[in-house]
Amino acid sequence: MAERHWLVKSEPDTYSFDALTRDKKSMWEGVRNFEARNNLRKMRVGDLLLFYHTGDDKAVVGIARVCRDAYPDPTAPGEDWSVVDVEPVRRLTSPVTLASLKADARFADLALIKRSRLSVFPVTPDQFKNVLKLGKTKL
DNA sequence: GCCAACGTTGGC
DNA sequence: GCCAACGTTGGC
Repeated sequence: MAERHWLVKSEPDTYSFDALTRDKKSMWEGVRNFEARNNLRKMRVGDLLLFYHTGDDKAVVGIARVCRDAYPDPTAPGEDWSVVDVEPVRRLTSPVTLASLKADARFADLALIKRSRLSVFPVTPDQFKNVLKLGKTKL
């Protein structure tokens, strides 16, 4: 069963969607949670990511794409962590806030809401599509 | 800045 | 293998 859509979180002061847009490509480093890591390992090149900003924004702000399958995290030598490489696809025309997702029953089972501390998790194709719609954005 | 939620660690 | 203590995340 191939997961095709994911949500990843980032603190914009640490690494924002703007930074990814500027860099054209980035290693998704620093995941130090087993479940999040295991999700990274299930990603495949071409999978699409909702890019969520924690902190002040608390909103999905852009779409990114996996451009390299998981490999060992070079920032944690000797430890069993993974990274993938990601590239920007596009910014959402209008950011989709956590508040608006919480207010929408279609997202009731989204890990963003139910498991607020998990930083990498799958979203269903419908949820992905609906976030794009709320963000007034087409791929 | 606080603190609830919860993942992880370590003592037993 | 349980569970208390601890540390971290992230919303408020």
